[in-house]
Amino acid sequence: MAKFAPKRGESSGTAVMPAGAARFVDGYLAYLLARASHLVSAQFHARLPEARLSVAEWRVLCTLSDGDRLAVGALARFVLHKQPTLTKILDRMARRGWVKRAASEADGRIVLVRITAAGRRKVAPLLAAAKRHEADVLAGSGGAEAEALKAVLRDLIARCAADSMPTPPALSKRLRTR
Amino acid sequence: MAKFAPKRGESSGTAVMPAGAARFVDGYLAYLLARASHLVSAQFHARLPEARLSVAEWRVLCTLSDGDRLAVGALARFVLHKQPTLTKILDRMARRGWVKRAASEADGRIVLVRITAAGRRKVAPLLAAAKRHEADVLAGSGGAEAEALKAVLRDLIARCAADSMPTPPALSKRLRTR
DNA sequence: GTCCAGAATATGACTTTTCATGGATCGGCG
DNA sequence: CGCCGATCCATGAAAAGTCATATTCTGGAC
Repeated sequence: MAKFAPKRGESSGTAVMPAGAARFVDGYLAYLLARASHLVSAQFHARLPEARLSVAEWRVLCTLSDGDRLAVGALARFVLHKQPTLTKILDRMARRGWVKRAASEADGRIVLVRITAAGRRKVAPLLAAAKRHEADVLAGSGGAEAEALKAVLRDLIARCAADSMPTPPALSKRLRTR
Repeated sequence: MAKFAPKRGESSGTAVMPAGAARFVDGYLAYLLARASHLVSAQFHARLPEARLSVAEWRVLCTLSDGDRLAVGALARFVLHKQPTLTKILDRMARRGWVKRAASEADGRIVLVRITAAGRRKVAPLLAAAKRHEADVLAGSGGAEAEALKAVLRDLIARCAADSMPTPPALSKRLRTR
């Protein structure tokens, strides 16, 4: 079966695509990342509803599953949502007893979020399922190839995250002196 | 500057992360893809509001920019949205004159969508900007490395798309015979 | 000590997306 | 032909996300 065989109707109508000419999106990195991300996750996400979890809730739980506490804003960046969105997600999750909020002792503005024992029980089987699903997706590629892909992605992430960092303290100080 | 330096507050509180132990999410392919996709696109997406475009509208226009017509459902899969969502996006875009709907002559159920001249004018400068942005993101990696990454992503996409394909006609026929 | 700019989170109005469903059409089969 | 399951798109109610803003707190300047 051809790997790029169009889905039903995908090329219907009067599509005129010269053999050699790829679509814009097929060569555009941002789109390939978005589509790969979407498809790779889709199969796993399809199993979340039966666990009564939304995608965002799953991401919160597996991010917190390592045990440390995170500020709301920091957690929001991890789960790829805006802070007000996460606040509302945390409200639901706290009501259900999966996470707990506590004011930071060091800084009164910060609210630290941690996973509860119930949250851990909720997420444990899903973490295992996620690992199995990843293995399935990567089956056929060697382990080295998979690690190489992850390394490239981590590099991309680091590079873009650096760009989107808020102005560093040292510089903002200088800026304030106009 | 350390590439993985935590953002302000990212490690505040009582985080206890042994040096060697990576977070679950740092080793999880689906998360790395989601985060890379999110961050790579973020900088470009930040420039869409000034062009009065939403992310979804941008994706519709650049997908259609190659000139062929697509069915609503097929287009929805391209732009990574559900079909009802796309129908509403297309309503807005058609009102603004960027796309046009037309019934398929071959199949009365299908509505084919194509970009208009106005839509083309709208998206042209953005296509150029997108290419420049991609070049910026990939600056520092060789062209060969970038192509390799894209090839891996296309492979992932092809593999997952095959899995999520609706049951092939031949098989569904067999299934119907219970 | 007081002031003030800036940071972190919460809240409410608003917009966007999704789910469930309905109407229309197609294709195959008796 | 006429039926029947399946496919495709549109619609309306419900859910989720976002923007702008309010509130509380911090840390440094004066």
